[in-house]
Amino acid sequence: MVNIPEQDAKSTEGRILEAAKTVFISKGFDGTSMQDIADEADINKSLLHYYFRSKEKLFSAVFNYAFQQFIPHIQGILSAEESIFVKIEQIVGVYMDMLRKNQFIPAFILHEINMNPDRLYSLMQVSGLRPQVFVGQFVQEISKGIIRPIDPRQLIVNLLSLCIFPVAARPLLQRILFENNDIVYEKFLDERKKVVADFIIHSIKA
Amino acid sequence: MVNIPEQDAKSTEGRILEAAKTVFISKGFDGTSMQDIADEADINKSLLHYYFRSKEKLFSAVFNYAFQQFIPHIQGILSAEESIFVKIEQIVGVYMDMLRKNQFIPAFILHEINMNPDRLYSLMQVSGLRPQVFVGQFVQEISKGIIRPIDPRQLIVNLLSLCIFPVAARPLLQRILFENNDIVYEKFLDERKKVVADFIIHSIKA
DNA sequence: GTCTATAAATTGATAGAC
DNA sequence: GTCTATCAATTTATAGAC
Repeated sequence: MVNIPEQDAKSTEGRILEAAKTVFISKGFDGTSMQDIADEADINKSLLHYYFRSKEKLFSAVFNYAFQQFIPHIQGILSAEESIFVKIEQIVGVYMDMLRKNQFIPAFILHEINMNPDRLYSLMQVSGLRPQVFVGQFVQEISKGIIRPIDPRQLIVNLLSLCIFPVAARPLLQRILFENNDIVYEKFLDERKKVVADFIIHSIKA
Repeated sequence: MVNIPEQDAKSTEGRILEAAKTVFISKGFDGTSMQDIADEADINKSLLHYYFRSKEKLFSAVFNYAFQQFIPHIQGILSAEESIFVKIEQIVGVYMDMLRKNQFIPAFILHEINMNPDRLYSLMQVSGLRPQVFVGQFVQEISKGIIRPIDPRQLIVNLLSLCIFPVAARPLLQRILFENNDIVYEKFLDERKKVVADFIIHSIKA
Protein backbone atom coordinates (compact mmCIF):
# COMPACT_ATOMS: atom_id res chain seq x y z
CA MET A 1 0.00 0.00 0.00
CA VAL A 2 2.81 2.39 0.82
CA ASN A 3 5.53 1.16 -1.49
CA ILE A 4 5.16 0.51 -5.15
CA PRO A 5 5.44 -3.26 -5.34
CA GLU A 6 8.24 -4.19 -7.73
CA GLN A 7 6.93 -7.57 -8.79
CA ASP A 8 3.52 -6.35 -9.95
CA ALA A 9 4.33 -2.84 -11.12
CA LYS A 10 1.72 -3.45 -13.80
CA SER A 11 -1.05 -4.11 -11.31
CA THR A 12 -3.66 -1.39 -11.09
CA GLU A 13 -2.42 -0.17 -7.74
CA GLY A 14 1.16 -0.09 -8.97
CA ARG A 15 0.19 1.78 -12.13
CA ILE A 16 -1.70 4.36 -10.10
CA LEU A 17 1.25 4.95 -7.80
CA GLU A 18 3.71 5.27 -10.66
CA ALA A 19 1.41 7.67 -12.51
CA ALA A 20 0.65 9.68 -9.39
CA LYS A 21 4.32 10.01 -8.61
CA THR A 22 5.04 11.34 -12.09
CA VAL A 23 2.23 13.86 -12.08
CA PHE A 24 2.55 15.02 -8.46
CA ILE A 25 6.26 15.63 -8.86
CA SER A 26 5.92 17.54 -12.11
CA LYS A 27 2.83 19.60 -11.22
CA GLY A 28 2.78 19.70 -7.42
CA PHE A 29 -0.08 18.68 -5.14
CA ASP A 30 -2.37 21.61 -5.94
CA GLY A 31 -1.57 21.59 -9.65
CA THR A 32 -2.51 17.94 -9.97
CA SER A 33 -6.06 16.71 -10.43
CA MET A 34 -7.24 13.16 -9.94
CA GLN A 35 -8.18 13.19 -13.62
CA ASP A 36 -4.57 13.99 -14.54
CA ILE A 37 -3.41 10.93 -12.63
CA ALA A 38 -6.13 8.72 -14.10
CA ASP A 39 -5.13 9.82 -17.61
CA GLU A 40 -1.44 9.23 -16.92
CA ALA A 41 -2.24 5.74 -15.62
CA ASP A 42 -4.74 5.17 -18.45
CA ILE A 43 -7.29 4.11 -15.92
CA ASN A 44 -10.72 5.10 -14.68
CA LYS A 45 -10.86 7.99 -12.24
CA SER A 46 -13.06 6.13 -9.78
CA LEU A 47 -10.36 3.53 -9.28
CA LEU A 48 -8.16 6.12 -7.65
CA HIS A 49 -10.74 6.48 -4.91
CA TYR A 50 -11.27 2.74 -4.74
CA TYR A 51 -7.58 2.04 -4.00
CA PHE A 52 -6.80 5.19 -2.04
CA ARG A 53 -9.66 6.93 -0.32
CA SER A 54 -8.76 10.50 -1.16
CA LYS A 55 -6.28 12.67 -2.98
CA GLU A 56 -4.51 13.35 0.33
CA LYS A 57 -4.14 9.64 1.06
CA LEU A 58 -2.82 8.97 -2.43
CA PHE A 59 -0.33 11.78 -2.03
CA SER A 60 0.93 10.37 1.25
CA ALA A 61 1.49 6.98 -0.30
CA VAL A 62 3.30 8.50 -3.27
CA PHE A 63 5.41 10.85 -1.22
CA ASN A 64 6.58 8.07 1.02
CA TYR A 65 7.82 6.20 -2.00
CA ALA A 66 9.44 9.23 -3.63
CA PHE A 67 11.18 10.30 -0.46
CA GLN A 68 12.73 6.90 0.11
CA GLN A 69 14.33 7.21 -3.29
CA PHE A 70 15.52 10.66 -2.34
CA ILE A 71 17.36 9.46 0.75
CA PRO A 72 19.42 6.59 -0.63
CA HIS A 73 22.29 4.64 0.92
CA ILE A 74 23.54 7.80 2.60
CA GLN A 75 23.10 6.20 5.99
CA GLY A 76 25.54 3.44 5.01
CA ILE A 77 28.18 5.94 4.00
CA LEU A 78 27.71 7.98 7.16
CA SER A 79 28.31 4.97 9.42
CA ALA A 80 31.23 3.54 7.40
CA GLU A 81 34.76 3.26 8.80
CA GLU A 82 36.33 5.81 6.53
CA SER A 83 38.13 9.11 6.92
CA ILE A 84 35.89 12.15 6.90
CA PHE A 85 37.41 13.25 3.61
CA VAL A 86 36.60 10.00 1.84
CA LYS A 87 33.10 10.08 3.28
CA ILE A 88 32.47 13.57 1.98
CA GLU A 89 33.66 12.59 -1.47
CA GLN A 90 31.44 9.52 -1.47
CA ILE A 91 28.36 11.30 -0.20
CA VAL A 92 28.69 14.09 -2.74
CA GLY A 93 29.17 11.61 -5.59
CA VAL A 94 26.28 9.34 -4.65
CA TYR A 95 23.96 12.20 -3.81
CA MET A 96 24.54 14.21 -6.95
CA ASP A 97 24.19 11.18 -9.21
CA MET A 98 20.90 10.32 -7.59
CA LEU A 99 19.66 13.90 -7.81
CA ARG A 100 20.36 14.05 -11.52
CA LYS A 101 18.29 10.93 -12.06
CA ASN A 102 15.41 12.50 -10.12
CA GLN A 103 15.66 16.08 -11.29
CA PHE A 104 12.23 17.22 -10.15
CA ILE A 105 12.25 15.73 -6.68
CA PRO A 106 14.23 18.49 -4.91
CA ALA A 107 11.95 21.34 -5.96
CA PHE A 108 8.92 19.15 -5.29
CA ILE A 109 10.00 18.38 -1.74
CA LEU A 110 11.06 21.96 -1.04
CA HIS A 111 7.64 23.18 -2.14
CA GLU A 112 5.57 20.64 -0.27
CA ILE A 113 7.65 21.02 2.90
CA ASN A 114 6.79 24.70 2.85
CA MET A 115 3.11 24.14 2.07
CA ASN A 116 2.60 21.61 4.83
CA PRO A 117 5.70 21.04 6.99
CA ASP A 118 4.16 18.66 9.50
CA ARG A 119 2.56 16.38 6.94
CA LEU A 120 5.86 15.95 5.16
CA TYR A 121 7.92 15.66 8.29
CA SER A 122 5.82 12.86 9.70
CA LEU A 123 6.00 11.06 6.36
CA MET A 124 9.77 11.48 6.48
CA GLN A 125 10.22 10.05 9.95
CA VAL A 126 9.91 6.56 8.49
CA SER A 127 13.13 7.01 6.53
CA GLY A 128 15.10 6.93 9.77
CA LEU A 129 17.97 9.14 8.65
CA ARG A 130 20.29 9.83 11.58
CA PRO A 131 23.05 12.41 11.10
CA GLN A 132 24.34 11.94 14.66
CA VAL A 133 26.94 9.32 13.73
CA PHE A 134 28.51 11.63 11.20
CA VAL A 135 28.45 14.53 13.66
CA GLY A 136 30.21 12.37 16.24
CA GLN A 137 33.07 11.49 13.91
CA PHE A 138 33.30 15.10 12.84
CA VAL A 139 33.72 16.34 16.41
CA GLN A 140 36.39 13.71 17.02
CA GLU A 141 38.45 14.76 14.02
CA ILE A 142 38.24 18.37 15.11
CA SER A 143 39.65 17.46 18.54
CA LYS A 144 42.43 15.49 16.82
CA GLY A 145 43.29 18.65 14.92
CA ILE A 146 42.70 17.01 11.55
CA ILE A 147 40.08 19.55 10.55
CA ARG A 148 39.22 23.12 11.49
CA PRO A 149 36.72 23.67 14.30
CA ILE A 150 33.41 24.22 12.50
CA ASP A 151 29.86 23.61 13.68
CA PRO A 152 29.08 20.19 12.16
CA ARG A 153 25.54 21.28 11.42
CA GLN A 154 26.92 24.11 9.31
CA LEU A 155 28.95 21.56 7.38
CA ILE A 156 25.95 19.30 6.81
CA VAL A 157 23.85 22.22 5.59
CA ASN A 158 26.72 23.32 3.34
CA LEU A 159 26.95 19.89 1.82
CA LEU A 160 23.22 19.58 1.24
CA SER A 161 23.00 23.11 -0.16
CA LEU A 162 25.81 22.61 -2.66
CA CYS A 163 24.35 19.33 -3.92
CA ILE A 164 20.62 20.02 -3.94
CA PHE A 165 20.24 23.67 -4.89
CA PRO A 166 21.89 23.44 -8.34
CA VAL A 167 19.35 20.77 -9.27
CA ALA A 168 16.34 22.43 -7.64
CA ALA A 169 17.11 25.77 -9.28
CA ARG A 170 18.26 24.25 -12.56
CA PRO A 171 15.59 25.82 -14.80
CA LEU A 172 16.67 29.23 -13.56
CA LEU A 173 20.44 28.73 -13.39
CA GLN A 174 20.61 26.99 -16.74
CA ARG A 175 18.92 29.96 -18.38
CA ILE A 176 20.91 32.65 -16.62
CA LEU A 177 24.39 31.15 -16.66
CA PHE A 178 24.30 28.63 -19.51
CA GLU A 179 22.05 30.07 -22.22
CA ASN A 180 19.56 27.29 -21.48
CA ASN A 181 21.87 24.67 -22.94
CA ASP A 182 20.98 21.25 -21.52
CA ILE A 183 24.17 19.51 -22.54
CA VAL A 184 26.40 22.20 -21.09
CA TYR A 185 24.51 22.16 -17.81
CA GLU A 186 24.80 18.38 -17.60
CA LYS A 187 28.55 18.74 -18.05
CA PHE A 188 28.54 21.46 -15.40
CA LEU A 189 26.77 19.16 -12.93
CA ASP A 190 29.19 16.38 -13.77
CA GLU A 191 32.26 18.51 -13.10
CA ARG A 192 30.52 19.74 -10.02
CA LYS A 193 30.87 16.44 -8.20
CA LYS A 194 34.61 17.02 -7.91
CA VAL A 195 34.29 20.76 -7.41
CA VAL A 196 31.93 20.41 -4.45
CA ALA A 197 33.97 17.70 -2.77
CA ASP A 198 37.18 19.73 -3.22
CA PHE A 199 35.40 22.87 -2.12
CA ILE A 200 34.23 21.35 1.14
CA ILE A 201 37.43 19.47 1.93
CA HIS A 202 39.54 22.51 1.13
CA SER A 203 37.48 24.58 3.52
CA ILE A 204 37.66 22.27 6.54
CA LYS A 205 41.32 21.22 6.35
CA ALA A 206 43.22 22.51 9.34
CA MET B 1 0.55 48.54 -12.41
CA VAL B 2 3.71 46.53 -11.89
CA ASN B 3 4.97 47.98 -8.64
CA ILE B 4 2.94 48.38 -5.53
CA PRO B 5 2.72 52.16 -5.22
CA GLU B 6 4.10 53.19 -1.83
CA GLN B 7 2.12 56.38 -1.47
CA ASP B 8 -1.32 54.80 -1.92
CA ALA B 9 -0.73 51.32 -0.54
CA LYS B 10 -4.27 51.57 0.76
CA SER B 11 -5.74 52.10 -2.70
CA THR B 12 -7.74 49.17 -4.01
CA GLU B 13 -5.07 48.23 -6.53
CA GLY B 14 -2.36 48.40 -3.87
CA ARG B 15 -4.38 46.32 -1.44
CA ILE B 16 -4.96 43.69 -4.11
CA LEU B 17 -1.26 43.48 -4.93
CA GLU B 18 -0.24 43.23 -1.30
CA ALA B 19 -2.86 40.56 -0.61
CA ALA B 20 -2.03 38.63 -3.76
CA LYS B 21 1.65 38.68 -2.90
CA THR B 22 0.96 37.26 0.55
CA VAL B 23 -1.31 34.49 -0.69
CA PHE B 24 0.62 33.53 -3.82
CA ILE B 25 3.87 33.24 -1.88
CA SER B 26 2.37 31.18 0.91
CA LYS B 27 0.20 28.89 -1.21
CA GLY B 28 1.74 28.94 -4.69
CA PHE B 29 0.01 29.78 -7.95
CA ASP B 30 -2.10 26.62 -8.19
CA GLY B 31 -2.92 26.59 -4.49
CA THR B 32 -4.27 30.12 -4.61
CA SER B 33 -7.80 30.99 -5.71
CA MET B 34 -9.01 34.43 -6.67
CA GLN B 35 -11.42 34.15 -3.75
CA ASP B 36 -8.48 33.64 -1.37
CA ILE B 37 -6.93 36.87 -2.60
CA ALA B 38 -10.21 38.76 -2.42
CA ASP B 39 -10.71 37.60 1.16
CA GLU B 40 -7.16 38.54 2.13
CA ALA B 41 -7.67 42.01 0.64
CA ASP B 42 -11.17 42.22 2.12
CA ILE B 43 -12.51 43.17 -1.27
CA ASN B 44 -14.97 41.93 -3.88
CA LYS B 45 -13.74 39.15 -6.16
CA SER B 46 -14.87 40.96 -9.31
CA LEU B 47 -12.49 43.79 -8.58
CA LEU B 48 -9.56 41.47 -9.10
CA HIS B 49 -10.67 41.01 -12.69
CA TYR B 50 -11.43 44.69 -13.06
CA TYR B 51 -7.87 45.74 -12.14
CA PHE B 52 -6.03 42.76 -13.59
CA ARG B 53 -7.70 40.89 -16.38
CA SER B 54 -6.89 37.38 -15.24
CA LYS B 55 -5.21 35.32 -12.54
CA GLU B 56 -2.18 34.97 -14.80
CA LYS B 57 -1.91 38.73 -15.27
CA LEU B 58 -2.26 39.36 -11.56
CA PHE B 59 0.40 36.79 -10.85
CA SER B 60 2.78 38.45 -13.28
CA ALA B 61 2.31 41.82 -11.62
CA VAL B 62 2.84 40.32 -8.17
CA PHE B 63 5.84 38.25 -9.16
CA ASN B 64 7.54 41.22 -10.72
CA TYR B 65 7.21 43.08 -7.45
CA ALA B 66 8.31 40.15 -5.30
CA PHE B 67 11.29 39.38 -7.48
CA GLN B 68 12.58 42.92 -7.37
CA GLN B 69 12.68 42.62 -3.62
CA PHE B 70 14.45 39.32 -3.98
CA ILE B 71 17.27 40.75 -6.10
CA PRO B 72 18.31 43.79 -4.10
CA HIS B 73 21.40 45.96 -4.46
CA ILE B 74 23.41 42.91 -5.47
CA GLN B 75 24.18 44.52 -8.82
CA GLY B 76 25.76 47.47 -7.05
CA ILE B 77 28.02 45.22 -5.01
CA LEU B 78 29.02 43.20 -8.06
CA SER B 79 30.16 46.30 -9.97
CA ALA B 80 31.89 47.99 -7.02
CA GLU B 81 35.64 48.65 -6.91
CA GLU B 82 36.43 46.21 -4.15
CA SER B 83 38.54 43.10 -3.75
CA ILE B 84 36.79 39.87 -4.54
CA PHE B 85 37.00 38.85 -0.89
CA VAL B 86 35.24 41.97 0.34
CA LYS B 87 32.59 41.55 -2.34
CA ILE B 88 31.88 37.98 -1.32
CA GLU B 89 31.52 39.02 2.31
CA GLN B 90 29.18 41.87 1.36
CA ILE B 91 27.04 39.80 -0.96
CA VAL B 92 26.62 37.00 1.56
CA GLY B 93 25.69 39.47 4.30
CA VAL B 94 23.18 41.47 2.28
CA TYR B 95 21.70 38.41 0.64
CA MET B 96 21.18 36.40 3.79
CA ASP B 97 19.67 39.33 5.66
CA MET B 98 17.23 39.90 2.85
CA LEU B 99 16.36 36.23 2.61
CA ARG B 100 15.53 36.04 6.30
CA LYS B 101 13.14 38.94 5.91
CA ASN B 102 11.42 37.16 3.01
CA GLN B 103 11.52 33.60 4.22
CA PHE B 104 8.96 32.19 1.82
CA ILE B 105 10.25 33.74 -1.38
CA PRO B 106 13.01 31.21 -2.12
CA ALA B 107 10.78 28.14 -2.04
CA PHE B 108 8.10 30.07 -3.92
CA ILE B 109 10.46 30.99 -6.74
CA LEU B 110 12.02 27.54 -6.88
CA HIS B 111 8.58 25.99 -7.21
CA GLU B 112 7.23 28.35 -9.84
CA ILE B 113 10.42 28.21 -11.88
CA ASN B 114 9.97 24.46 -12.09
CA MET B 115 6.26 24.66 -12.86
CA ASN B 116 6.64 27.18 -15.66
CA PRO B 117 10.27 28.09 -16.39
CA ASP B 118 9.64 30.36 -19.35
CA ARG B 119 6.97 32.44 -17.69
CA LEU B 120 9.19 33.16 -14.73
CA TYR B 121 12.34 33.68 -16.76
CA SER B 122 10.71 36.30 -18.96
CA LEU B 123 9.37 38.05 -15.86
CA MET B 124 12.89 38.03 -14.46
CA GLN B 125 14.54 39.54 -17.48
CA VAL B 126 13.34 42.96 -16.39
CA SER B 127 15.53 42.85 -13.30
CA GLY B 128 18.62 43.20 -15.49
CA LEU B 129 20.94 41.23 -13.24
CA ARG B 130 24.26 40.77 -15.03
CA PRO B 131 26.80 38.44 -13.43
CA GLN B 132 29.35 39.09 -16.22
CA VAL B 133 31.10 41.95 -14.41
CA PHE B 134 31.74 39.74 -11.43
CA VAL B 135 32.94 36.91 -13.63
CA GLY B 136 35.35 39.29 -15.37
CA GLN B 137 36.94 40.40 -12.10
CA PHE B 138 37.10 36.80 -10.95
CA VAL B 139 39.01 35.68 -14.06
CA GLN B 140 41.43 38.58 -13.61
CA GLU B 141 42.22 37.70 -10.00
CA ILE B 142 42.83 34.10 -11.03
CA SER B 143 45.38 35.20 -13.63
CA LYS B 144 47.04 37.39 -11.01
CA GLY B 145 47.37 34.31 -8.84
CA ILE B 146 45.35 35.83 -6.02
CA ILE B 147 42.81 33.01 -6.07
CA ARG B 148 42.77 29.39 -7.19
CA PRO B 149 41.65 28.65 -10.74
CA ILE B 150 37.97 27.73 -10.38
CA ASP B 151 35.13 27.99 -12.88
CA PRO B 152 33.47 31.29 -11.85
CA ARG B 153 30.05 29.83 -12.55
CA GLN B 154 30.77 27.11 -10.01
CA LEU B 155 31.61 29.81 -7.49
CA ILE B 156 28.41 31.76 -8.20
CA VAL B 157 26.31 28.61 -7.84
CA ASN B 158 28.14 27.74 -4.63
CA LEU B 159 27.41 31.15 -3.20
CA LEU B 160 23.74 31.08 -4.17
CA SER B 161 23.34 27.53 -2.89
CA LEU B 162 24.85 28.25 0.50
CA CYS B 163 22.70 31.35 1.02
CA ILE B 164 19.36 30.29 -0.43
CA PHE B 165 18.99 26.60 0.37
CA PRO B 166 19.10 26.92 4.18
CA VAL B 167 16.15 29.31 3.96
CA ALA B 168 14.22 27.41 1.30
CA ALA B 169 14.61 24.12 3.18
CA ARG B 170 14.18 25.66 6.60
CA PRO B 171 11.00 23.82 7.62
CA LEU B 172 12.81 20.55 6.98
CA LEU B 173 16.28 21.42 8.32
CA GLN B 174 14.93 23.09 11.43
CA ARG B 175 13.02 19.95 12.31
CA ILE B 176 15.80 17.48 11.55
CA LEU B 177 18.82 19.32 12.94
CA PHE B 178 17.36 21.78 15.48
CA GLU B 179 14.38 20.04 17.08
CA ASN B 180 12.13 22.59 15.36
CA ASN B 181 13.39 25.39 17.58
CA ASP B 182 12.82 28.74 15.85
CA ILE B 183 15.16 30.78 18.01
CA VAL B 184 18.04 28.34 17.63
CA TYR B 185 17.61 28.27 13.88
CA GLU B 186 17.59 32.06 13.72
CA LYS B 187 20.87 32.05 15.62
CA PHE B 188 22.18 29.40 13.25
CA LEU B 189 21.33 31.57 10.25
CA ASP B 190 22.93 34.54 11.91
CA GLU B 191 26.21 32.74 12.56
CA ARG B 192 25.96 31.38 9.06
CA LYS B 193 26.69 34.76 7.47
CA LYS B 194 30.27 34.57 8.70
CA VAL B 195 30.55 30.81 8.19
CA VAL B 196 29.52 31.00 4.54
CA ALA B 197 31.79 33.94 3.73
CA ASP B 198 34.74 32.22 5.45
CA PHE B 199 33.86 28.94 3.80
CA ILE B 200 33.94 30.42 0.31
CA ILE B 201 36.97 32.63 0.82
CA HIS B 202 38.88 29.78 2.44
CA SER B 203 38.16 27.58 -0.55
CA ILE B 204 39.27 29.97 -3.27
CA LYS B 205 42.44 31.36 -1.70
CA ALA B 206 45.50 30.36 -3.68
C1' DG C 1 -12.51 -4.69 -9.59
C1' DT C 2 -14.02 -1.75 -13.01
C1' DC C 3 -17.19 0.98 -15.09
C1' DT C 4 -21.01 5.08 -15.83
C1' DA C 5 -23.49 8.60 -13.87
C1' DT C 6 -23.84 12.10 -10.99
C1' DA C 7 -23.62 14.81 -6.81
C1' DA C 8 -21.97 19.01 -4.45
C1' DA C 9 -18.79 22.38 -4.22
C1' DT C 10 -15.41 25.49 -6.18
C1' DT C 11 -13.02 27.40 -9.95
C1' DG C 12 -11.89 31.66 -13.24
C1' DA C 13 -14.32 34.91 -15.55
C1' DT C 14 -18.24 38.00 -17.38
C1' DA C 15 -22.63 40.88 -17.60
C1' DG C 16 -24.97 44.41 -15.98
C1' DA C 17 -27.12 47.36 -12.19
C1' DC C 18 -25.82 51.22 -9.45
C1' DG D 1 -15.27 51.80 -9.28
C1' DT D 2 -17.82 48.60 -6.86
C1' DC D 3 -21.30 45.51 -6.29
C1' DT D 4 -24.66 41.09 -7.20
C1' DA D 5 -25.79 37.47 -9.99
C1' DT D 6 -24.54 34.11 -12.81
C1' DC D 7 -22.10 31.26 -16.37
C1' DA D 8 -19.52 27.27 -17.85
C1' DA D 9 -16.08 24.36 -16.59
C1' DT D 10 -13.68 21.64 -13.35
C1' DT D 11 -12.93 19.81 -8.81
C1' DT D 12 -13.14 15.71 -5.31
C1' DA D 13 -15.84 12.18 -4.13
C1' DT D 14 -19.78 8.75 -4.02
C1' DA D 15 -23.62 5.50 -5.56
C1' DG D 16 -24.73 1.79 -7.95
C1' DA D 17 -24.82 -1.32 -12.22
C1' DC D 18 -22.15 -5.08 -14.01
